[in-house]
Parts: sequence; structure tokens; C-alpha cells
Amino acid sequence: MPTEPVAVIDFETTGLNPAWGDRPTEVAIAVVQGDAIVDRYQSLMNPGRPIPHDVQQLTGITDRMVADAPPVATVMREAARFVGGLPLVAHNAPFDRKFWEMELARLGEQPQPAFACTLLLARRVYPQAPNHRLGTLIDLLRLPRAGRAHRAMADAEMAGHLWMRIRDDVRQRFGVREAGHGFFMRLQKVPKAKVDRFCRDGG
DNA sequence: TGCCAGGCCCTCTTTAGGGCCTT
Repeated sequence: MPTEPVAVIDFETTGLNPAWGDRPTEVAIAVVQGDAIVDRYQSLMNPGRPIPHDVQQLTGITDRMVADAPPVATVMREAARFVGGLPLVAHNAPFDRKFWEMELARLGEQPQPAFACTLLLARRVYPQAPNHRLGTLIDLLRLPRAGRAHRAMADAEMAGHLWMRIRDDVRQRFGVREAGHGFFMRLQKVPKAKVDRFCRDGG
């Protein structure tokens, strides 16, 4: 049976919280199936507000770059159509989820509730890591760096590789045969001290 | 072009505080 596909998503934004008026400036989605990234979507978008200088420096996305980009609503409609009904994955998922849900709500679309988090999973599967930032985990696990960090497609692809590695390590380490998105949604909520037993019992 | 969060998780905890992680 082929592994179920998931959509790994990453936003670049004008800031940390849509409740402050922050909007996305770029989105990327990498569809992971089996051991490969099989499809991609990426677009800059015009957030309709200035990007703070420190954020421009962090992401490399400038006001000039988004000035001629399509508006957020256009890009988010395309992104939602691209994702379809696939279960979603992100690194520090609460951050991407709140932008995803806020922007889809503006369009009157229903967001998917299932959002797995590679940060929560990595804390459980790699407790020995010096920290659990995406870049640190990529280097620690010797996974491919996909491009400039803090650009959406590079981060989405790196999170995709991390997702595949976590999935494979859990399956091998604990002998879990069919660990799909639903299994990892449950695993990310299990207290760290109980992860071994949860995995050995098959979730 | 600055200021603003919030969920998770650990511990010198649980009537709390602070670090991590995302842009």
C-alpha cells in the first residue's frame, strides 16, 4: 500500500501574528508521497502592507519584490485548491496554521483541521538535538538543504524531508508498520516520557 | 518599516515562570 500523501506548507509573512494585522508574503507547499517530493506550489503575494525592515532582512523578501505579486486572496485560493483535501504538515504548525485559517476564513473557505507539527514530533523523536529549529535538525540528520533558509519553498522542502525522516525513524525504531498522518497527529500530543510506550503499542 | 503572540514543555512546578520556535 503506498504511503498517503501529505502537503507540507510554509508561510513567509510580515510578522508573527495575523491578529496584529500581519499577512503572508509568500507560501510554498511541497506534496510528499513515499520517499519523494512529488509536487510543488510556490508564490509570492502582495500583503497590502509594508514589510518591516528586520523581516525583509530575515527572509530576503522586500516590498519591491511583492509590489507586482498577485494579492493574498488570489494566491490563497490557488493554494487551497492545490492542497485539496490533503492532510497538512508544518514546522511549528501553530504559526502556519493561524495564517492558513485566517486567510481562508477571509475567503469564506473551510480550513482542514488536521495539521501535524514536525517541531513537536522532533522534540519527541530527537530529544538529544541541541535545539529543534528546522535548520539545526536538517544539519543534525544530514538532510538536504533545499536553498535559502527563510524562503518558503526551501523551508517547505526541508520540512518535507524532516517529515519523511521522522516517519521512517519511528517506523524502524518502534516497529510501527503503518504510521500515517493520523498516527503522528496522536503522537505529537503524547507526553515525551510516554512516547516509547505509545509507539511500541502501535498508537 | 516600530510595538504587539501563543502553544508547548521543562522545572528550583502545580496558587508559576521562563525558554523555545515560527516571521
